[in-house]
Amino acid sequence: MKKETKHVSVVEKPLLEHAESVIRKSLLEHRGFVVIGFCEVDYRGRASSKLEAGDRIVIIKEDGAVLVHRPTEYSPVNWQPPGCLFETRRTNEGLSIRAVRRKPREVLEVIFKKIYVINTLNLTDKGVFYLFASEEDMQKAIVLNPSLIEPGLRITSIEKKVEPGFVDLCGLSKEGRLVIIEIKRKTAGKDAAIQLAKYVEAIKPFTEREIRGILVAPDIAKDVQPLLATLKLEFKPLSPKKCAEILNKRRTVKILDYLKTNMQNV
Amino acid sequence: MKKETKHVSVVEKPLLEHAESVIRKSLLEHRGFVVIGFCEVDYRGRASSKLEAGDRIVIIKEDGAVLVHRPTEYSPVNWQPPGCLFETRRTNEGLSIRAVRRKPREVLEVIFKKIYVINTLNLTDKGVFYLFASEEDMQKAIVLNPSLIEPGLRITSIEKKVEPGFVDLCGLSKEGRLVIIEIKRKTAGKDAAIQLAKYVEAIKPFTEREIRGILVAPDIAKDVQPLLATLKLEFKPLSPKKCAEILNKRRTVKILDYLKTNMQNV
DNA sequence: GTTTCCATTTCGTCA
DNA sequence: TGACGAAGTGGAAAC
Repeated sequence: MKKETKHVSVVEKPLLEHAESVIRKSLLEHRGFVVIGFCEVDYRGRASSKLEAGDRIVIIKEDGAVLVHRPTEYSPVNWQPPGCLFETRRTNEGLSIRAVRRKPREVLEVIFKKIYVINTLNLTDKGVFYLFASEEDMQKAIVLNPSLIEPGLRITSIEKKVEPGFVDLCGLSKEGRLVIIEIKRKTAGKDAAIQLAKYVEAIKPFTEREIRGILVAPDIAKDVQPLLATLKLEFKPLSPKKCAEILNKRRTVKILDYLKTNMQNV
Repeated sequence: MKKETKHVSVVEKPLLEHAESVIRKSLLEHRGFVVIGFCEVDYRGRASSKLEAGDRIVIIKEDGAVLVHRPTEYSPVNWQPPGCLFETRRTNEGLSIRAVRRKPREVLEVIFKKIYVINTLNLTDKGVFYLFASEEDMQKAIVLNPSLIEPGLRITSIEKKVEPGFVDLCGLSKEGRLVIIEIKRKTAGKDAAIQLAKYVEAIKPFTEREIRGILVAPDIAKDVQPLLATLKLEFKPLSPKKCAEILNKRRTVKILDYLKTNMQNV
């Protein structure tokens, strides 16, 4: 493997002068790199922040995104989204890397006092990412299999506009009652029940049929139960996991998109 | 510097067997590490996902957090929050690292086919992180300096409970009218105006005084202007940046916390 | 471009 | 521990 096609080049414990030239070269060639070192971080933009010196992992990606990670925690302590412009310079403080974003104007500055290692990257990632069982996927699973909600249910419209917003699903029960479905992919709170009730009220003037509001969610918060009774709504438990399984069996997304487009005006 | 106190140990292009032992050791010693390599990723939990093979940066932190980053984009394509348990094993597929989270039960599996480099970490980060100009800072700035809103205004309560939720600030204007303040740190939309109107309505039954609702934000969305007129609300422009400047002058956070605690029941 | 809403949101606080 | 709201939220779709 030739040096130019190496996936990762490592420089350990470089002097800051050396580090500067390695980083400048990477930035110039639009290559990503990972720097692990002792640094301070300043941020000015929508808000302002100051991070005192410590050991961090700094990732600068080829698209101009920046992530500053502490040794613990999920989220970066500071960051910059893709599309940044960079400046590096030596100061008596150390080695500074500034990432500038326009619109909104935001500046992130990382000042390295010591660098333990630089990983220069030359990565290729063509892999497709598939995500299943978002709220939308739950909706699709119900359209594919309305009996998930109740036997004999027929879905008649998807994302129907009903002034306060959009009703997730509408349908007809086997007794011919209008069914309004609100989907939540996690434990439904009061807000979901209230929202559904508003939809039901908003639709009443437009139909002679009796209306049932059904809240579909894996669970409801315990204080929602009495509210459902008050508002005369029903609750049907349905987990995103079960929806994912159904979608895994029937990967007919194109048909679904067709339905979604054409059932709007039902 | 002794080997044991090295901040970062690098292993380049290890065989998967060697990589496995390095990673096992890191996990056992609760050390974080960064692996750059060619891998597939599977996730099962609140949702499900599959990521086809490609080059990625995988960070496993000492607190059991996992981040899988592609060569571009701000956010990790897959992740796991702190507190995971790990299993590693060799398969004919490659080297698998499973990160398991309980509650909710979620499993993230990274299967490496090739590893370009492993950075084993031994980092120390005691630096304090300061963030200015959050919404809470705006609130504090107004309490410290109510004339930011209008001369003669006196703040009487903070985060007062008012059934739909909590009113950011309440006060009395110099003409003796009750002032209800809703703060947004960015451009306020319809929702903010509606929320404020609800608070005003909710408070009316409890006072003889005339009530003014003031929306405080750097700006308002253009369709909110007529809504404000309809709802008889006022708008006072105020930027988080200006608030940050005021707080920088008066770093009396403790006094503020005291106020916040004791004005609840006004 | 702006607005709105979802997210494997995450992250805090508070009851 | 659950519930609720803010975030330098980010991101996508709709208008």
